[in-house]
Amino acid sequence: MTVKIAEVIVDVAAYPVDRPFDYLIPVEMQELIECGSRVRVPFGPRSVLGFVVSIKNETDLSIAKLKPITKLLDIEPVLTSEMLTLAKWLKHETICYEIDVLQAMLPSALRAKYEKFVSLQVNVEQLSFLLQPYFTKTKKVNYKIFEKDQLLHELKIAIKQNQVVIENVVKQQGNIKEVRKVKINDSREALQSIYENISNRAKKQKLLVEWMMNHVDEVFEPKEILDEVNCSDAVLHSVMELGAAEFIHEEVFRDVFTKDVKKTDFLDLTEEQAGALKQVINAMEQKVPETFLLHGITGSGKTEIYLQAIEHCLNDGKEAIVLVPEISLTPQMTERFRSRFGEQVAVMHSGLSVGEKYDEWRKIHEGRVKVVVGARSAVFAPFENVGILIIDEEHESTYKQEDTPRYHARDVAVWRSKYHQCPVILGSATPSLESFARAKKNVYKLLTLKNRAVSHSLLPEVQIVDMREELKNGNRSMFSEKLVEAIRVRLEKKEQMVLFLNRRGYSSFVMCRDCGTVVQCENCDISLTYHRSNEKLKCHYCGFEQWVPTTCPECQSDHIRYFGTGTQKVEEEIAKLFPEARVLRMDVDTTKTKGSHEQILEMFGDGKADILLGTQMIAKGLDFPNITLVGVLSADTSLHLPDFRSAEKTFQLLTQVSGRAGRHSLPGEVFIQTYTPEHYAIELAKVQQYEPFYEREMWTRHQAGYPPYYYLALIQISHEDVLMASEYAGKAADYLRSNLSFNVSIIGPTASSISRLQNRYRYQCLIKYKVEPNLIDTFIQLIKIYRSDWIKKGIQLSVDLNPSSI
DNA sequence: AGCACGCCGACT
DNA sequence: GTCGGCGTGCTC
Repeated sequence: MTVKIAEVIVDVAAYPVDRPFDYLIPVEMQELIECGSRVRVPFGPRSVLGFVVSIKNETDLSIAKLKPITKLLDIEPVLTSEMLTLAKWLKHETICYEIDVLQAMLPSALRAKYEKFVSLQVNVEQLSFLLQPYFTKTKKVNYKIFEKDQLLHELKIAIKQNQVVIENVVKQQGNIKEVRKVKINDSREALQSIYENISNRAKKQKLLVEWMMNHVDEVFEPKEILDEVNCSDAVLHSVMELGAAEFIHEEVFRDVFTKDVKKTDFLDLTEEQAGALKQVINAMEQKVPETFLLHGITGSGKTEIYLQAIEHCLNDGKEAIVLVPEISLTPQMTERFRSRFGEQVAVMHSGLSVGEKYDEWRKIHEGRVKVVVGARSAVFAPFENVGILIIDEEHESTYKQEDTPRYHARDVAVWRSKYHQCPVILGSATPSLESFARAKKNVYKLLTLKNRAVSHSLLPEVQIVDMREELKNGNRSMFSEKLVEAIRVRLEKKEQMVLFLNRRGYSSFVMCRDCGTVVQCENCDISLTYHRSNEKLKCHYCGFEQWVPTTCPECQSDHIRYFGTGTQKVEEEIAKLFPEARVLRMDVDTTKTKGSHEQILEMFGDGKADILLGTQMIAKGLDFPNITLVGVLSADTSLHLPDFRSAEKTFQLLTQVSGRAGRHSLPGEVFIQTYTPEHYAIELAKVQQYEPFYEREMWTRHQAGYPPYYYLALIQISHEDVLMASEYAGKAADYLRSNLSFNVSIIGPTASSISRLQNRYRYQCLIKYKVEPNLIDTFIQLIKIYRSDWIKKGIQLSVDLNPSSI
């Protein structure tokens, strides 16, 4: 018999081991192990988790050198061969370790958890008396305890004397939720004989077994039986002791859907919608991996097109993947999918617990569902027969992962569409410039929806309010007179409104009124944010917290107070202006707990509040018929960020929020307050015209040499010491300058916009290029230098290809 | 990445 | 003489 050898990628993220290692497959596993299986293997002196990426009969090494696989972790492989191929591509595309990609494809529950245990080898009395108390009850104690109690030295001596050994245990994090059920004996005769042996005095027991005889081999929940037979659990237990039934453990799927939804039917499509849908269906039928850019104004019914395309896909026996930006923010969206496709839908988003995510993943893996609606990582849904991939709000930056593997879900979707020969739909009211430019060049196929789907619903009227004028007239509040008046009218008419405060960075900080000192984070060069709920100052970047100081840390003055306008402050101001208004606030503070999004939105939907006040998170997907006013308190904040996409982001945001108003029969009105009303992003958001904005912004990008005209790569270098950071950032820039061609421009190094983060000084280099075939290879060379030399000096280097922001 | 191995200086 | 510091190199 030939030997079977598995190539395994081990769970160690390091450059020298970022390649497959050969292992012998033990005979008993030969029928079970497949490509994509998770295994445990010995690796050097330890035991680690790994993924089988191929199986072969020979090896370049001597067979004697190979170690056998210790354990097969799953009967069914967790990764499809598609995922293994995709991982190799993504690894190269994003310059990261293969193991990073493989991990990103799976729910975190399937990742390994390594735990060290100290195992006692002798009698407790033989141990040093310091260690004895730990081993009185058990022979295995978690290593961490000794670390915490600072007994490592004692432990070391005990190890030397062979009193204890260290055991490394690879654990699986995923805990499958189980319920205990009662399974009734599968033989009627056995039950009969049990029945006859029960004493006549035990009436309840007799009754119970009698009942069981009518339910041979069936499974019940204990409570069901007790209710049915009307007996106590003591009776059930004694009958089970006699062997009439046994407890079994059954896996359950945690139900992530909070409430039942009514089944809904298709909506009639407008001519525009039908035309767009037809093209998508054509591509599905012809099996063309075409990417469609569905550009439709807010309220034009993009979702209905998705739903009907999916319906077609399911009828064809295929599966569908739908990506939405951070889905927990849009419960209304998931509800629409669930109400149309019911139990065939799995939902994946960051609001779920590790266990819940794992359950949803298993539904996909086991083929129990046909549709997945999820955030970025759902693009890796392990379907094997994908018929369509849909990315809603295609322009959202959340589709790009910020840390390794720095993949873009759009790229992965397009890759998978080629693999499955199926179409992709990118949907947006305000497509990213990259995508729209590709559509113009016919790389993507453009589908346009110009009209709102619900007849009579018109685009809201948008008014720009120049806040400089307000200031001149002595109004120093957050609310312009026009907006105050509009709110008053709505309150009288009992209509609802949404007030939008641009981004959370615009929150309160604490400043000394005497010397102007703003309290900063100890670890980062960033102002601390004031959180009223617990009277603390918090760093949004590293999580650092401190009490609000009573005196200025610089000049000891006690004229120190908080400034700025977080949502909390706006809420107070509303309360002053309109004491009768019922306000719901939605921001990071009020949505910390699970399900609070849904709760707030439900309350608002039920008309329990007049005003919904919030940050980014309310911009998307809200669809309430009674909203007739949208107020943007300050449109400028995102405009002046040091990022080439700031105008694009502002335009997108304003268009999004404006779209919340007047979606149904009532007409909507939008007020945008700004200090720069003449900026094109704001002017064009007012008229809600995407194409003129696109043309104008493309011109700016062309002038400045930014995407889509150029590609970008961002190199970040950090070190605890400023000089080291800047020195090595310079070395990196020099290396790139001498190894890349002349038409690549390398900007920097410059200090990053947050120049110190978690006590590390940060420098960055921006690379702009059009075509540079050896770009990735040059980066890989640079990373090699970094890994072999710089890393020892404490330098950290990262490369982000096509960064979402700079 | 982790971990063992090994070579050198400071101690019971 | 031995303990323990960290530089070096390997992991099928």
